[in-house]
Amino acid sequence: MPDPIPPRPELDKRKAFILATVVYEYVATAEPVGSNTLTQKYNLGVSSATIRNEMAELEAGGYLVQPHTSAGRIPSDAGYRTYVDQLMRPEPLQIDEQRRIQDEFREASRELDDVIEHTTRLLGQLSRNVAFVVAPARDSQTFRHVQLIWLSERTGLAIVVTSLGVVAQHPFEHPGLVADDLTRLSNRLNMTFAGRSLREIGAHETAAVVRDAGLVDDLAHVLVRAFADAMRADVPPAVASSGAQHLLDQPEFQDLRKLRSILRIIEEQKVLYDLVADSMASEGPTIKIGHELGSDDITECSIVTVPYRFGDETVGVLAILGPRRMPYARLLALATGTANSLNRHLANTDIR
Amino acid sequence: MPDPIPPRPELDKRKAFILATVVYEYVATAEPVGSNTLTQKYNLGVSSATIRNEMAELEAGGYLVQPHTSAGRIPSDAGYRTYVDQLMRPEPLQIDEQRRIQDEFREASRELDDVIEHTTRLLGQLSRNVAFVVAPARDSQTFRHVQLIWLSERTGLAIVVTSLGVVAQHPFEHPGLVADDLTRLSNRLNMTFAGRSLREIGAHETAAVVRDAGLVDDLAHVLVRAFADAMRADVPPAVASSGAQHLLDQPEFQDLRKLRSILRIIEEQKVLYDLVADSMASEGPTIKIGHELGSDDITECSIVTVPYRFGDETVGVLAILGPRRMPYARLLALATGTANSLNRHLANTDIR
DNA sequence: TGCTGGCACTCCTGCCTCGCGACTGCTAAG
DNA sequence: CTTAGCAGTCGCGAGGCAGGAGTGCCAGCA
Repeated sequence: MPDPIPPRPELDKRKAFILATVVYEYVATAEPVGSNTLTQKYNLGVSSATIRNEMAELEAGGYLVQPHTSAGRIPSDAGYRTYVDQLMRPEPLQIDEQRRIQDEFREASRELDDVIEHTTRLLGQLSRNVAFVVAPARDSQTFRHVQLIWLSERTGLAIVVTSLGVVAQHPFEHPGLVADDLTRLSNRLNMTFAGRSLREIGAHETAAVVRDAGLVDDLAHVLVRAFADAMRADVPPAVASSGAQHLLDQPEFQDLRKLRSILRIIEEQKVLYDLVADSMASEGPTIKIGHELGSDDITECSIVTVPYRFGDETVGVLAILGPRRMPYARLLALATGTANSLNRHLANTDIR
Repeated sequence: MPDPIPPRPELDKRKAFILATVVYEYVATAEPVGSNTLTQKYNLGVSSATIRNEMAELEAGGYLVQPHTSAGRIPSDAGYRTYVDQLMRPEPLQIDEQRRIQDEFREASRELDDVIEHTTRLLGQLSRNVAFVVAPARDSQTFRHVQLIWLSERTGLAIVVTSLGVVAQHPFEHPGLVADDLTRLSNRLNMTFAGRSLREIGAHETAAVVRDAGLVDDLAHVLVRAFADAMRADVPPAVASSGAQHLLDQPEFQDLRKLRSILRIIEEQKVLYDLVADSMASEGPTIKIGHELGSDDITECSIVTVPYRFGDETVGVLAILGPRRMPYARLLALATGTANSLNRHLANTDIR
């Protein structure tokens, strides 16, 4: 079922091969690719003049661009896009990378923060690019347990445990706290909310439970707040990142201005999150190339994202950020492999 | 009481002034300072030839160095050291910086991680350098509360609350967990250990308490472990950092190799920690200059550290890392001011 | 019609040279 | 002890030049 108005004409086989080869060669060398390089390094069966004609047409079609007249050509965003969508062949993970990932998760901690942190480092090291991981949003987790802890007559601590074993805490103050009251209320809250999604537990219902426990009004109020605050679902998920130093190895970032704007982005969790927030919705991997990222500051970059799951739900994403000239197939395999291991690990961690 | 063998002769007044001025000028301009610049910009009352003679002597004394014959002079490590120890005059915090710090802490969260994170960002922004903060080590905190939480018949969670309101957690598994047992044991542990330093609570004593609670042996074993693991004091403290992008503004880091080695260091919490670990022992601020940092990779840098306190004890440090050519007095004021606010904030957070 | 060799043309790149400017150290005189 | 003057050193940037890579076009050939 062909598109009624295909935005770009289908590439014939030779053009496709040339485009793929240009991408491959440019990714490897970071140098614009000329017709001679192609004929010499790859067996194309035709002369460089023919390649020149083909490349001129690919340029006219918007797949390639020329940095300047007397240089070879490099892929455009559209060129990379076509490569990624149609030409790229999946690349299996290296054995040693595979092993490295398995080892990492075998000895991984059971604390979510640690796991996220380690996963990020792992991905940064293996990809030799900037890796970042969006931690599970609160609201994708389910309620497991709450404990209102009596610390002193004046102070207490609300602790909420979620399905991912995450602990959220919130201190509260009220004169004349009684340990038994807190225990009793904890039990009631647990019975009512066990297994429910944090998202759907509202202050309203909480208030009802607390009221039923027969506490004095202002204490009830304090406790409802503490519980609600500990469970706040609207905090933006944390984003861990690693491997910024790899950017320096890339020739495209020798220019310090570009480097700076990217470093700034990497230090802002919010911005990183926005870059990949929409890929949480998708089932599988997403690749965004250059301008597709929607930010003028990183048109030189691409991002590979792979969502990871807990239970039946996507809870976060792994992402690799690098120059557009990145080995897409390899990084995709890497991110996917890591996501799979992470999925398994999280499933095993589940506290039931 | 003069040193019997002074390592360097005391500087006379004029030399001291010249050295201080060279540091000042070089910090401001990043250009080697020549005798003409000094006579023109600063009122020295003598000619440039005299300054030349003085500068030659300062160079012979090891305070100044010349990048190359036909250039001006820049301070050596020893020159900066003398400046910092003897010549620098304290610089008060700018009003707006002061206000900025106060605002930041006024609306700061009560969760320690958040506070550390925000403090780091604040310091990075205000200093326009790399800031990092060593979070309180576990073993500098005191035990406040433990709660062994029953999650299911097979799984539980040990949660330890410390004086800083920090929560450490450790999951455990054992068939046939009974909620009452856990509660009872929690109470015993709390009574025994309340207010004691984490450092001094050993597995031995814990085992005794657990045994007294009359639990079956292997369950007791599991619980002792969970408790001990949640309290492990030997985990290295976390280090948060911020502001790496400011390095790019410094002319000394236009060289990508230098930049890379520093970025690598910044990404390694362990290395950052080692750089400032010894300044935790000192009461006041510490300044380390160039080679004094003890690492070949960052001889171009200096670090200003200021410890912060909780109760009577130093628990961590704030640090600013930048080029040796940094405005020491300003950064010192900044770090000290921030540390003071942090101290106050932590004291207020104390859960009693 | 499609492919190819040849050729003129463009433009980047690295290299070299050279002159300018900044700064020093020295010397001799005040 | 200070200073003016001066010769000497060296880095740095501008300018020019040669080399090389790559292109587009054209004419001839299968």
